[in-house]
Amino acid sequence: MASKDRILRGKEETRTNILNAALSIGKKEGWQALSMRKIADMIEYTAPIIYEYFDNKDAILSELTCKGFGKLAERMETAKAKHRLPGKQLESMWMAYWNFAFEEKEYYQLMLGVEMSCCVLKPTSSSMKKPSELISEVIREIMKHKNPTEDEICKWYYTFWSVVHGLISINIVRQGVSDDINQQVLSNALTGIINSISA
Amino acid sequence: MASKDRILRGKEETRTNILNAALSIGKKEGWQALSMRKIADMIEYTAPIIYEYFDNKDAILSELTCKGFGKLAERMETAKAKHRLPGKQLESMWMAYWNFAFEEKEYYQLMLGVEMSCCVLKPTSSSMKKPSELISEVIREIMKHKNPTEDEICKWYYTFWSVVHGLISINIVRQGVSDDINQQVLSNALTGIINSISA
DNA sequence: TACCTTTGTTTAACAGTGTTAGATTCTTTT
DNA sequence: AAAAGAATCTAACACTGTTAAACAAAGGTA
Repeated sequence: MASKDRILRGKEETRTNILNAALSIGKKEGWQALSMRKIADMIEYTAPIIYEYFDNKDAILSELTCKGFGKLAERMETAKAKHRLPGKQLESMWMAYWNFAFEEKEYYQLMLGVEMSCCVLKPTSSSMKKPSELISEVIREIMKHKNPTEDEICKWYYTFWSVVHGLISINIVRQGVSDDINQQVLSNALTGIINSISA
Repeated sequence: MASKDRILRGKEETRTNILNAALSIGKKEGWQALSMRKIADMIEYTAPIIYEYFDNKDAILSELTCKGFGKLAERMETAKAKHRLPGKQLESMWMAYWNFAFEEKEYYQLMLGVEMSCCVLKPTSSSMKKPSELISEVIREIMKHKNPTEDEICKWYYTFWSVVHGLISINIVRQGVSDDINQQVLSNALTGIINSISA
């Protein structure tokens, strides 16, 4: 019967309406401000009907997370298709990853568990600067024979920090990376960067 | 008057009691489960007195964040003091950073905004694996002349991912890194890793 | 048409959250 | 002992996720 189809289509539509509403609230007010009642308001229903379509709030976020990974994969695929040399392909794919993270920041935060609510308040707190100063000092020392600019030191500091923090947060969010690989990636990266600096 | 001192000391003590209670709840149940009433229960008071010591919940978390950076800086300083060569110092300091992140995971999550609530549910979702497979494929291609093991490919994949995700999440949490430095760190790291793979 | 069942939707509630105002109890000072 | 001050609690507000029960509308059946 066609009416059954129409109803089915209608149900599927409000399902995606829920997802779209959740995403738009996340984009506009941040994920911490997302609530079932806000979603319901936006799709002009009351909160409990959402539970006809999703088990709970986390299920909505999980589905958006999956959609996010899909979008990311798409971007990386088209980025790869633009080049033939594998080296260029890799560069292009990671650039696509980078661009995705900022153009679809809310998706990315969901996918990789990146908050930004609380500690953003004190960006220049002294205790917060201490570790960066400690490291920068040693980088300056190790590079003193080639008179580096402050930007260069900063660049190397962020290179270190990125790889270490990245590996850590990947491990925290997606636990199950083998310790062996962790240790190899970490020490390889560290000695690689240190060599690049000293050379 | 000594009684005034005793009272002052008492106030300072419940202040740190609040911080300790918050930390212990965060450690035991995760930060998403932290509530003012739970803190109050733990220090055997009712919730509103906490507001005599802290403006709001975020202020407690901010203070713990600062304490975390202090502890991290301490560890990095003692790690540095164990070596004389700057290269060894850097390695040791970043290892201290690494160890801190896991031994004081809750502090680290607060400091760098690393969640882990929702997307941890589906670690092996197919849409989640797509990007990693896409990249690994190209790494395999680029390394095919030296018959790499699957572990080696995995290692390089995580090296890429760590640096890119690390830089991204640092930018999201601590906005204000100059675009120039971002671009330099990113492309430097990418070409550096690609060269290491191809060599 | 009348009834019954199924489906969609809402209301009301529970237990919890951060936070504030007002009342209350205790301690110190006069 | 009375008044003033500080410390603490009760009660409330406006939210949160979630569930059970009530209600209304539609469908099928007799």
